[in-house]
Amino acid sequence: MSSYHSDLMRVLEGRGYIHQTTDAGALDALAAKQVVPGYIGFDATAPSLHIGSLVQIMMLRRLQQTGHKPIVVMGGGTTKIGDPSGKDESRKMLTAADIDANIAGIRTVFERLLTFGDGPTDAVMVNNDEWLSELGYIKLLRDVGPHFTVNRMLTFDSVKLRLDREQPLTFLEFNYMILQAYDFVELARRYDCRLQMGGSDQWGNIVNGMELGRRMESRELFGLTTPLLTTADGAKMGKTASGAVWLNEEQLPAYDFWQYWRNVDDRDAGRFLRLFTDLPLDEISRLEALEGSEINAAKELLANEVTALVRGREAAEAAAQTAAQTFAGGGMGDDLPEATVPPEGMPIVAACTALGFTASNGEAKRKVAEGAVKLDDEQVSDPRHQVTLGSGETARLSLGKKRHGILRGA
RNA sequence: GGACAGGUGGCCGAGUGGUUAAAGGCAGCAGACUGUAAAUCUGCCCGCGCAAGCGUACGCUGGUUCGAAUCCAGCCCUGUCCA
Repeated sequence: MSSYHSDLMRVLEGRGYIHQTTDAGALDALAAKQVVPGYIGFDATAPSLHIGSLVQIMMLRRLQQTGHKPIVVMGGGTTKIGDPSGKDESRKMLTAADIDANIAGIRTVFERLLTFGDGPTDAVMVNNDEWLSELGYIKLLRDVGPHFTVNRMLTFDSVKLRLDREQPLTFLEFNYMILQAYDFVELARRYDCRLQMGGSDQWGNIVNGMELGRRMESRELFGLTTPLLTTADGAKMGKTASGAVWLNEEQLPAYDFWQYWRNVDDRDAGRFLRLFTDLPLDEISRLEALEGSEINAAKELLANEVTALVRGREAAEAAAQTAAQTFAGGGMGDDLPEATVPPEGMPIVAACTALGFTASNGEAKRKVAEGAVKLDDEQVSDPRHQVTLGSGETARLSLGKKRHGILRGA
């Protein structure tokens, strides 16, 4: 297991990041003797990444922690064409301005987790639009085209899956792997980048990039993928009722972010601690060995540490404190969502909706009927109940056991 | 360009003139049990309304009909095969 010599490979292996590597031995040797620039590509379709990308981000962090150079590649070029992989909704085209704004939003997270600069192991962020939009079609065909056979392209899982299921696969999508492969070559030229990492679904693309690099540049490149992260009950990670678990504060308040980690399945605690926190491995082993309700201590630490990394220590502490007050004390923390009650009062159902607990008044009404709504810990049974608060007065509105918010009189 | 098969609620998938706001499953939410966990059982799951009810909804646009997701026409999109 620990046959690796480089810090990089030891850390990646020890913390559970490795699913497949192209030539682990050679990569290990390289990482032991020089700085290895490595990259991961990210989409620019939204103004924030969500925790589905967090493993990749953390992997770049590990790369830097072990003395190498992380390169964050934003898929501005590919996003420009519109990602066709979704069914129809994601087919909407983004304008260049949208994409730039998205990249700016996404960058804030990386700035927390990586150190950017001009030094040899400082992180850099590049946009593949820089080179992709310059490509001439004929030139690309001549330079890159001969190195791919359609026969082989058809054998890739991403393609095969679609064909087998008789689902559409556009020419555009079919070309994605070529553009992505080309990214790797371009990065090798520009930054002497030797390693591409990504989720296990990127394996085919990564291998393509490597091979293209060998053929066009005669360089040995490496690929490494992470396991597909699912929660213990098999679901893809990072989805909740209210949508994705976003990394940026604007998309998801720190309190909710913290809560996500606090509520992970017991069985996931150890794995997530290794992947998403900087805590030492022996401490993690101790934490994950906790049994029964004691494992909650591990999950609290997980929530604190991940929130601190992604949102800052202050935000993490505020969220933790709010949680402690709200759940243990029956009080209210500052970090809870808030809604304002006008002087004339407002119906309880509207208050639920205003706090974002329910999507509509009708849903709120049903929740009242189910006995799920509490005002200052008193169950509300009348859906027509009016909430009235004097100016500055507050009340605690709860839906179920987990969702709490503050109502404040105007 | 032609033939055939399709396009249904977040997803999958029934439904071929009224009893269909649309079976069933998944996902989700809530209640009970717990530890802010899992599993299990129960309820809910388009919007507005206290309610009767109203409004939207089955690719798009028209049409037939007292009445259409269901029939007709045109269009758009997808797949399979053919050219």
